[in-house]
Amino acid sequence: MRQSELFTKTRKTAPKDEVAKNAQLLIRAGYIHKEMAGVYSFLPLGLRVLNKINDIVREEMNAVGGQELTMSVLQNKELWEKTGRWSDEVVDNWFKTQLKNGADTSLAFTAEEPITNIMRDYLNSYADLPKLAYQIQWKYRNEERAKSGIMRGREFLMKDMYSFAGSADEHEKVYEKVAEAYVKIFQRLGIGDRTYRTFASGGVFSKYSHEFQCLSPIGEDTIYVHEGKKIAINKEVLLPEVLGDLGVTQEELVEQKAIEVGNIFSLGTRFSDALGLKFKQKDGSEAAPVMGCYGIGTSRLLGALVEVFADEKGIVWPESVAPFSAHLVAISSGNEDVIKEADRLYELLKDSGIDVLYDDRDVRAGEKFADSDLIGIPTRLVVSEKTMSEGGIERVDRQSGSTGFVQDSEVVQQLQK
RNA sequence: CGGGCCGUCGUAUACCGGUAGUACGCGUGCUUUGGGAGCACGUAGACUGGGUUCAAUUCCCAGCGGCCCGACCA
Repeated sequence: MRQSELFTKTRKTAPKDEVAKNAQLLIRAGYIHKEMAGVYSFLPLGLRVLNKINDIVREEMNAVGGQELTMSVLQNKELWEKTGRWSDEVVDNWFKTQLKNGADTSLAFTAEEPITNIMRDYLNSYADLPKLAYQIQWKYRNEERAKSGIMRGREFLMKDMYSFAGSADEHEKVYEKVAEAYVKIFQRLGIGDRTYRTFASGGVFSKYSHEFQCLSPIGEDTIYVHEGKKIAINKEVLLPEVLGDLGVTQEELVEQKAIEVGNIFSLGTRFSDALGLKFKQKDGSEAAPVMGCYGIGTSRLLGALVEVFADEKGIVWPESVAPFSAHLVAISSGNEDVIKEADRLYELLKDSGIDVLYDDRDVRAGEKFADSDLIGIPTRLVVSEKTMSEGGIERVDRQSGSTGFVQDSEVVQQLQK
């Protein structure tokens, strides 16, 4: 797309009401707009990134048999009363409201109740299990205090998947399969090497749950990392018994701050029991499916990627989620030949199926470069009198800053990969 | 939910109990053109409501909004 047509612009100064780096940079670069504390709109650039993150998550969930659906945001109170979670004493961050007829309703912060209820219509037999269903849907939590920019908002996008298995063993297999899918997701997002499967408290039905924690100084969680085993332990369960279970010693662990980018949890039959979800086993007896839930906050992940990769010049996106693959920058100073050449290259890249942002604006070179750094597209292609006289295109890598001269064909080939 | 700080052009900031200034942005013109240009002219502002005062953007109170620390955080 031509940058002159993009309705957003960059700003030089950070908004005074944001302290978090992710929000400052995302607002300065025109990715998001703050509506209220903890509530943000995703602008064209931001939506592109969010969609790419969602696509990666979607692909990996589909690969392990997840089936996508979308559940309503408005909630049926009856379902939540059956599990005891309608109560404000139990769940203190509900957004509750009423229908015109006076009936209570609310905005979903998670979806165990509705998905379990839906499955009552379809899961009848052991032969129907296991099943995995997920959605990528806006969630609402009336946080006492929003903070950390888009990383802890009152409205956020989350992929939430739920599994239904016929036995504890079957559940374990599903659970591990999803855990592996999570590892792949974080690898594809470029944070695999700094994201640890972290043991956390499990609740009634299993000893542990697992969080996926991405190391970052701004993280809200404290974890203890075991480099050798590539695992970590959440501070809240750093106990002798846990160390014993995992076969590690306190001395081997390193304390780190981390951002929780995903979590997986065994639910046992808490929800299937409460909502009456049952299936017939082989011997004709009835049993409740063993459930699991698997969350990834995709809008939080977007913020986490900014936090982890940004440098002093601005955002640095991993290739897998960048809003565009290439940022074509024309330094023309009104020179018609340069404009013609940049236009030609723009068409070539587009025709080759490459997502390109073309800075065709009539502004000075310094402003273009500064904006390009701020926006953070991985590859910058510069066309100017200088590059034309040297017979090529200047290619700049946003992350390393390395530059080189390349020909059209090479660029197309490299970016198509 | 406890504690603290703060609301000034679109953005970022300054000053002040008596005429609200600067930078960026935006508009016009000229010059400039590989790292957020220069000059000139122009555009645009005190969150809301009370109170004190001859006079309030400034002081006081309340509301609304924002940020930070802590608590909380399927």
